[in-house]
Amino acid sequence: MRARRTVEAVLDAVTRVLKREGIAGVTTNRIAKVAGVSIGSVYQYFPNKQAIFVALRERHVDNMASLVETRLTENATAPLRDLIRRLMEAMIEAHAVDPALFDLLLRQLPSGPKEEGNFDARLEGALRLALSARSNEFAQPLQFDRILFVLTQTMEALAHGVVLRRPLSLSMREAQEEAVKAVLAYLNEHTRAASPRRVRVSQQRGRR
Amino acid sequence: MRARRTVEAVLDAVTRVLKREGIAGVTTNRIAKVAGVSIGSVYQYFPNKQAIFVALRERHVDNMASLVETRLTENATAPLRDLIRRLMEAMIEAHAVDPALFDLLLRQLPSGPKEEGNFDARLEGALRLALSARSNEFAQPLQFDRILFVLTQTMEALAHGVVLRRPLSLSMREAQEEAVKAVLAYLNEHTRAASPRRVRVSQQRGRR
Amino acid sequence: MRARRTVEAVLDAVTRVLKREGIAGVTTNRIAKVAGVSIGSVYQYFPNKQAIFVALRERHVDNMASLVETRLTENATAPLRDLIRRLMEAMIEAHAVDPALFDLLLRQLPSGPKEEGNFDARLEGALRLALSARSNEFAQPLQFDRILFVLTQTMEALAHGVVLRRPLSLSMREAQEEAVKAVLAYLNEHTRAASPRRVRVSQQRGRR
Amino acid sequence: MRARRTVEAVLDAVTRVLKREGIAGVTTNRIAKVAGVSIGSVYQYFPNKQAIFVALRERHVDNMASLVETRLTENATAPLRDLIRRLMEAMIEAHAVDPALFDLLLRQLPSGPKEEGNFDARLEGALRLALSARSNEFAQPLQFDRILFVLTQTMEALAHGVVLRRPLSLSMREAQEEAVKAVLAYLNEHTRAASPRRVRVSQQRGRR
DNA sequence: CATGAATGAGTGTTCATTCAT
DNA sequence: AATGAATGAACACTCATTCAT
Repeated sequence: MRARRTVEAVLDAVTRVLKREGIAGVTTNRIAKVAGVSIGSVYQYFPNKQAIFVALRERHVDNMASLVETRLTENATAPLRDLIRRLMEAMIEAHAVDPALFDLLLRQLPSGPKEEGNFDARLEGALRLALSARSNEFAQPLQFDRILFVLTQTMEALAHGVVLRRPLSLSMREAQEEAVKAVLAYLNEHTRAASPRRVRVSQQRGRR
Repeated sequence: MRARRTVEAVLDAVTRVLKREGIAGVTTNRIAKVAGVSIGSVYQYFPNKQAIFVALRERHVDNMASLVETRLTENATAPLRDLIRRLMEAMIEAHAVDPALFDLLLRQLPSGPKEEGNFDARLEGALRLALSARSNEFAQPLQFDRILFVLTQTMEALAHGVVLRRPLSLSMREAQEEAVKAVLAYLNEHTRAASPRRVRVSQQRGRR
Repeated sequence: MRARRTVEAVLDAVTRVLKREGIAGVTTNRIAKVAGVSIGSVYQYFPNKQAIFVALRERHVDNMASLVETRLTENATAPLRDLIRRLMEAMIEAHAVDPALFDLLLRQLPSGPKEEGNFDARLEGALRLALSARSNEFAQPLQFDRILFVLTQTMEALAHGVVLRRPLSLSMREAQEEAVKAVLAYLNEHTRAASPRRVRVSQQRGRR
Repeated sequence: MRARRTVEAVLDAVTRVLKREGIAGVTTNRIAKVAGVSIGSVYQYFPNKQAIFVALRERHVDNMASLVETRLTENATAPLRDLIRRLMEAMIEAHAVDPALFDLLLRQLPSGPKEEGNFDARLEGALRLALSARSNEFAQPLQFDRILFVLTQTMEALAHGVVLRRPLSLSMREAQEEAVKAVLAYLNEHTRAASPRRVRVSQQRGRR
């Protein structure tokens, strides 16, 4: 199918231009030229420029989310902590594929807040699945909304941070290790045995 | 001083337009009109459009950072955990002042990565101060870079998340409470007594 | 013959689009889609877009002219005044078939001045025939050119006016009646007995 | 005032391009170039291309209507028939100023039917005035709507025809003379003395 | 013959920036 | 200093037309 090839060529071209010249350099005519198609063909498949960005983000988010979801499946029977560690690693991997592009895509592209290409939503879905299957490990009552909210925000931010914002003094390995530690520490707060103690501790620091 | 007044008028105008019509509605001529000055005057004080955005972000980041730094000073002698809780609350407050604007400013405005208006840097500085003064509470050797890195990313993401991304089912109060819990849980990992145990736990899940 | 059918389909499609969306909505691709043929097929039968319009006008003018000419034949032996009245009525009918389309076609379509689809010419031909056969009723010398010129312009304008421009206060019936009266009044100027008197009157307006 | 000069330059430029290359040659950039201003200045005074056309038509119609209205005033006390003759002449003059432009403007420019630049309306207004002041010359009851309708359509069409559509065999002088004759003949139908007779005649052709 | 994807010159319009007043 | 009319490069997008299949 010729159509599919053109669409891919366009999205690849945008990616290329985006990375080479930043968002300001992305013009529809430039996209067409870099994609090796005519501007008319671009508009055969995308109603307007914005749609190209949306499609690109969708593709990218999908790729990344797939990576995370695959890892989830692969660790379906793994213990909770191992799974979370693997997911965290997967997210860092996903971000590392093309960190600059990712940043551009998620932060700079004009978009509505709850729009399509929503990586947060996909991640939350994956985590929901993971936690549901292990609800017996959690302290009751299970505060799903709170956990998912914090987990999503934190994992997302840390993955991004590890790849793009860690200080020079930290290797990726080290940064990742620390990120995992943070996530597990939080998770521990809601885990059966740990929860009661943790809460108290965090409330009045230094028991005994 | 007329100069200062014009600059402020321009920055206020950008803010207003930004919130009313989104970034696409922000044109230099529009800014001038809303600010009640001529376009020529705008260019008297700013070399180009980008500079206006930079100044606006600088102002906003400064306002927010000041809020956090003030809170830090106010709690100079408070115990670590209390201080962190207060800082987290301050950050949420700071974000809540004008969440949409903040989002626009930090995410949508064209900018270089390590550019000026860097809230992360200010926050990291504040945290560095806070932790330094309490280094005796931490396990040795004190891994400053790791802690600051994770703390900055996490607090920043959670503050933003609490205000702008929490699920409908969570009140701001609840979301904030949960965010604090997460940060303290992580902090505990590096605290004198807790550290050894915690690390082991997160390494091999469920001891005994 | 497939060819003929395609041509008709295309012309019908243009008509439809023209009426539905105005001349701005008429694009060759749209025509093809509405006609249910491929754009390639359209260009099989028309060398370019302009040719489609020309053909459409030709068809429409032909339809209308036929109507008038038929009426002429039917009244071959009728007295001059009756014939003219019938022709006037026929023209109004012709315009009433699809007044908006007619307007679009004759006024808005890009065209050269003396181009093909010339309704005026057909009408003039018909009138020439009608008057020739009754030359004995006219005052001598018979000023054919003048009469035909005025008759054509007037009848055409009045037919159009009756259908498309009459005031709301006038029924079609009344407007038509008045149009006929005007044409007959003019004709009377050139008719044997009437002419001398009329001319004088209109020349120096009621003396004494 | 610089503004007024630019607006005029633009309208003149459109006229020039329109006459030189037809409506298809009129592009906004071309207008700007011919007008000797930048495209930006064009858009300072006209919100879009259509508005330029509307303004041009308005100006032209206004010029022409003024001519007619002036003539009306000049002949305020003239007898009806003389006045009508003068108006007819004025209209022909008006059309003769720039017949091709007039045709382009009134027929080819995209427009709504009852839109602004409506010459018909202005003409009808003038005629209404003229007839009102002489209502005593008309047969009772005075059928204003009918008379104005036919007069407007006929005079307009004949003026246009005399200038742009008369056969080669007719001089402008002759064509004009004939047009006046037609209008006066119609008018006579509604004039006090003439009316009864005329109507009968046109109803049953050939008395005696 | 028919198809419809592809073409690309050309269009209307915007907006950051300049500079004469 | 302040003004705001003027500038014009640049952009998103359209659509008549071609031609490989």
